[in-house]
Amino acid sequence: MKTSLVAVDFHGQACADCAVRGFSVCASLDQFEMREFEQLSRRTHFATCETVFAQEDTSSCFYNLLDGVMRLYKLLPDGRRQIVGFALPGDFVGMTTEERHGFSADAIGPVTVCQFAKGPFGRFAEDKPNLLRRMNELAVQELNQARDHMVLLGRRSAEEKVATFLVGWRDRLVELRGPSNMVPLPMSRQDIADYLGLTIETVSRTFTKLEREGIIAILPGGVSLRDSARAEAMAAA
Amino acid sequence: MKTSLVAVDFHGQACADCAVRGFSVCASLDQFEMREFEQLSRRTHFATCETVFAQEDTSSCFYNLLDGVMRLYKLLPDGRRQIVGFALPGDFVGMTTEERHGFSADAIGPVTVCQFAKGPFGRFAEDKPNLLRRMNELAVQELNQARDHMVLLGRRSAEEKVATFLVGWRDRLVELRGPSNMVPLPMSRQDIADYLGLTIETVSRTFTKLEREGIIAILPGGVSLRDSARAEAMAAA
DNA sequence: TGGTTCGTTTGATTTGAATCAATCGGAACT
DNA sequence: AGTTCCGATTGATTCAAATCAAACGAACCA
Repeated sequence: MKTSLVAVDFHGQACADCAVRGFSVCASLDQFEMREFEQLSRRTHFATCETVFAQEDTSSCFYNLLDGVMRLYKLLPDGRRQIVGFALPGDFVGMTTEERHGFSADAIGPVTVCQFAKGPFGRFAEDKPNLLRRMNELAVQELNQARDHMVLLGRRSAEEKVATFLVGWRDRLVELRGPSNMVPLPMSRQDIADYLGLTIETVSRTFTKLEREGIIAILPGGVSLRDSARAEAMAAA
Repeated sequence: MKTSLVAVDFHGQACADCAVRGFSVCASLDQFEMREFEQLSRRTHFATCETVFAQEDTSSCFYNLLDGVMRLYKLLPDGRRQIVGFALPGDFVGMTTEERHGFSADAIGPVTVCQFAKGPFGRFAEDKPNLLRRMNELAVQELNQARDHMVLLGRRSAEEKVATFLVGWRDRLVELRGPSNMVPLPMSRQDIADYLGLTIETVSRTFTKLEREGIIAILPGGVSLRDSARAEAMAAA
């Protein structure tokens, strides 16, 4: 195991058989550009709960998530936390023109990222319309998600929030791993609460309520969507 | 007045002396590109409360706001509304790769926009790294604002929400029109409520409370920030 | 001048979620 | 097996904001 990690950490070994090659930013690159791009990238691993970057860090790198799950969050000075998103493999995280990252990112469980120094990445992307358009597409997608999340935070009840989260999370996993109503939840209840603008107690109560109503079954490490039609109705309504 | 409006509506008349030329998307274009770009644009006016585009409309155009204020919002099927942002002159609205706009936009007061058909705009932008980079920059900026707004919606009290809104709105106006503690509020209390995830009554009460505390003065058509330090402290905390 | 309208403010009451406070239960130690 | 730990659940109570309900006041019009 150790030796294989060392191997993939070496520049220029990774892209050809990268799990994320087909649908991440790099999908927009042809094989020659890819070759050059490889030289800029560096695979890195993070352990459970390790911080990849923090809110006030100088934004020196961008990250392409290859494996694992990350939580992205903002903190208020008094410690209140809002999770602005969970990142899954293929997500391009930390893109900004600002001097500092505006949010923190840390690993939920072990994480592998493909890391790019901001400067070289910028110079590489500068005159590559394909890549720039792809980055635009990703930014706009994220913006749409962000707006959906605003509706959720501002206008939905606790029950709707939880149902929407479960359905949305399942859909993302389905896209990544194929259909299943088993919904693994690697994040803690506190994470879910901070994502939904609720407290941990309310999240827990709402899970229990949804289970009593036969909509989900609570399992170790996740839930199973028993009545996904009803969950989807709650998420839509 | 009528005649001058007709004049600026004509293709190719507008860009050179456009109020927004210096800081909008088009700031990234050189004078030759500008010439071509002009041909794609069309100035349009919207009356108070007119809808520029709606959530489920096919997204056939992008809009560069030249004058006036727009509210951008999403509706839930049952009519609950979340305003995801207010657009001011210079804002580039409706950019998406999706088939449909994910939100609605309408005019708060009379509005002038510079409109681009999606197809021609896309073809024009396709191979213009300068423009693509500028669009990226704007998208990332919006994304940062969106994330800030998530924190506000998910984790802040009514009082903090209102203070944050007033300070943020003032800052945007200052950038546009120069320093002043007079904060015109062209949007209704209902709009503010739907922006902050509150009810109209709570917004009204909170305004009154801030006035009692000497932080603002409520004036017809807006407020005056009497103690902007205190307001800023509430917004930051 | 008086009436209507509509957005806003103010007051009384309710309620959904937060807070405070145990308790539970599995994992990791002795 | 017993102990500690820590995240999750459950219960009791509080509270901030929503809801329900008037009243206000400026603009418009008859």
